[in-house]
Amino acid sequence: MRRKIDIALKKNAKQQRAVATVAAIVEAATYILSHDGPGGFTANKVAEKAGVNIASFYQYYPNKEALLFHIIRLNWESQLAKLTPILTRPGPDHAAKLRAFIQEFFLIEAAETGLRQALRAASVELRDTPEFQDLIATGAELTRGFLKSAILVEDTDELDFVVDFIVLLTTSFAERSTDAHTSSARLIRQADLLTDMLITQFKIS
Amino acid sequence: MRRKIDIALKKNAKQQRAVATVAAIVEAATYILSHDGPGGFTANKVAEKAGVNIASFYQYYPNKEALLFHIIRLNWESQLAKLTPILTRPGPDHAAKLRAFIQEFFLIEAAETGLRQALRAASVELRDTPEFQDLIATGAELTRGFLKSAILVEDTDELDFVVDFIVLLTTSFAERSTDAHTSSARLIRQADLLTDMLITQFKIS
Amino acid sequence: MRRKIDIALKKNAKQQRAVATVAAIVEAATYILSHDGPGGFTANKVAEKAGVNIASFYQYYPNKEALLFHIIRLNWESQLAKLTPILTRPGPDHAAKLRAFIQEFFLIEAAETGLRQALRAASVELRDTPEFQDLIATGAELTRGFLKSAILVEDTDELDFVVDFIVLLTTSFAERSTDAHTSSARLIRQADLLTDMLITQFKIS
Amino acid sequence: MRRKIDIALKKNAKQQRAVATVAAIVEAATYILSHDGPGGFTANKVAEKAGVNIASFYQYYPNKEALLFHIIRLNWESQLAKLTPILTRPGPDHAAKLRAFIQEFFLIEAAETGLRQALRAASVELRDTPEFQDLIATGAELTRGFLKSAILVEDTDELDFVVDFIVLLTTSFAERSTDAHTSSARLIRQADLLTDMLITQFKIS
DNA sequence: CATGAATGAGAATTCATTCAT
DNA sequence: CATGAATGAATTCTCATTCAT
Repeated sequence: MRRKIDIALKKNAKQQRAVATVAAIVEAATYILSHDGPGGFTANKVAEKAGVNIASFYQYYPNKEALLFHIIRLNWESQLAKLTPILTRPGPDHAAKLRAFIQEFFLIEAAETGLRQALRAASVELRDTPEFQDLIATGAELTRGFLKSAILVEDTDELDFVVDFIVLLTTSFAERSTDAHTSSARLIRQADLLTDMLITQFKIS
Repeated sequence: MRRKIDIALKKNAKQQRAVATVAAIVEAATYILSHDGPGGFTANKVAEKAGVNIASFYQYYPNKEALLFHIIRLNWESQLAKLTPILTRPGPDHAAKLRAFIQEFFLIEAAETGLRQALRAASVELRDTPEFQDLIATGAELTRGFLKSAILVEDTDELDFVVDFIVLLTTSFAERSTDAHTSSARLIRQADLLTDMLITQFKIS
Repeated sequence: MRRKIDIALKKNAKQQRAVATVAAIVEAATYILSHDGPGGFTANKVAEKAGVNIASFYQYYPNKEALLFHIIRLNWESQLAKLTPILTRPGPDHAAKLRAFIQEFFLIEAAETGLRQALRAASVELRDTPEFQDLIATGAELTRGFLKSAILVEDTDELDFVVDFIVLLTTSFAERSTDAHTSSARLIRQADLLTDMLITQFKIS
Repeated sequence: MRRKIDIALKKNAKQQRAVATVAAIVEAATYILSHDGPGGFTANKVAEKAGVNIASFYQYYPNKEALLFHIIRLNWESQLAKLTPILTRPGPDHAAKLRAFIQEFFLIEAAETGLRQALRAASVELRDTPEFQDLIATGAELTRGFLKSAILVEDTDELDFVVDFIVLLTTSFAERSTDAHTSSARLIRQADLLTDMLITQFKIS
């Protein structure tokens, strides 16, 4: 039985020193996840690498899952910050936006391969927490909204299905980029091909 | 630094008793992976659940990663056994084969969600071993071969790229099915839509 | 080896703010002892529950044992405040006084079961400190004095022994009330029976 | 909130070596409880003193409470083994049996003061477990049975009350002997006095 | 003085793995 | 070869206490 995990942060650093401590922890954790994989991600190692006492670690995070989630959220937010402008910029050219979006998405995912791979593997245990679900939902909403306005399908159910399908297809493929060691050029080529298919199939213009 | 892991089986369990022991271990491990996730997958627990002494465990597997890999291989092989006939059956209708293939693939992946999810998470650390790479390559070859004959593209490079693209797209989407709790009907609908897109785009017939 | 503990208070909290702080600490500690038992009694938890900074805690108490002892003393004093009037009220009816005393004693001990139980368990480590011994001695003196005047025994040694015996018997039984969940009615009945026995045996009138 | 504790033993040693290990653990724990009090009773210290690896400790006890309970049970049983013969020996002289019983009881409790004191304090957290309740009930039954046959009271309720009263009085007083450092002679004198009171009050003969 | 921050030391528990019989 | 037993090394997390501002 997988136990329930309390993922929320304990207290948020107010003083300078504390902010630095938390930053060091996050950085160390990121490094470890990237280089040693999920197996190396232990509270002690993180604290040691961060140069902070393990007890300090637990002043800010109730458990290591909370740190993991923190990092996931930071990544997610940074990703969103890069992708949002693309879809929300004014103008009617849906196809162009979609193309830019998918390209950027692929490139982002392909960067920091190790980290992302580790994050995904490590987050298996978090998948079921409401916090995690919320996070993902928030992000996905952006894309769904865009797609809904870009695709011409009368039937609501059909529209939902198609939007869902595209989101799944795009994100799953993007995630895959993390695994394979693909060159940027090839990534862009893949992105373009996928875009072409979507544009054709769903008559996006 | 991720350490090198010796993944190979120790001996091939020829005597009856031994075969039974290994079977029990595999079954127990499968159960634990499905129900407790990668976190619960420990050598001792597996041995206990299997009703096998932990020392016996190490008679057959040099370490727990070897067991993990064993299970992954068994799964892979069983999957291949189901998919191969579809692609290799005689007849010229590539489109129909592809459709059947993708459908079956999606359904297979969607079954035993827990196990597959756990396997994927747990296998992150194995990704880099040659054995693992070999395993995947072997399986992928089947699909690649089929696709190469089904797609009409003159340029060899282009063909390779397209085949690779389709394999990635299909497998990554299929993997995703494992996470979402999607109904069979919806899965089939998704599979069909994907097939349609591929057929159109790559003029498969 | 049990280490020596410095149990004395640090300063006497004269300023208003300080008094309030100490009061908050005591209240929080009492609550925690009652509800979480000795295991939950930690300096940090007490400070947090009291809404006091942990560093402030250590401004008033040199260590958590000092707080524990403080609470024990407060309890002891409150108990004494209730019992003293009974034994010291004017009048010759020793038997009646003893009866009232034992009853009240039983009832007091039976109240706040959780707290008293926790205090007793937690105080094991303090038992040997002179401060603790003093505290108990002071309290016991009252009862001893009363009993000495109530019992008619010529021999001094014999008298001492008997007085000691009665004190032990009464207090140990009273302490026991804390553990068992006994109704008030039953408690009074027990107190009366014990009183009867003592009156008979030692010809108290 | 006090958590539920699993108190049951994990596996009972079969081979010689294992028996020795468990014995060493029990002995070490007893020693530590006696000398360092409940505060010093930690799994690690016990294991170290016993000269066994901490992991071995956890092969036999699921947690340190289980060890504590084990020791409590052993003590209880040894105590019972000494007291049972006294009450169950043939013959009609209830008074004599009671006298011998109380004396022996006092002396037993007075021996190994430190251990008993520590056990009592440490067992606060176990009080509520069914295993603990059972243990105590079993032991108490012996005394209750004897008393019921020794006391002449018509009314059943009254009899129950009186028996309960005597058990409480005797055991609480005996427990107290653990705290005070009383000489054997004095202990016996106290036991005799208590016996006298009971015999008189309840017309035991 | 009060507060935010920090920490050395240790406690409970687990795990992968080996060894002797 | 199987089994009971053992263990070094981690891992998670807590606690009492101190320090700098």
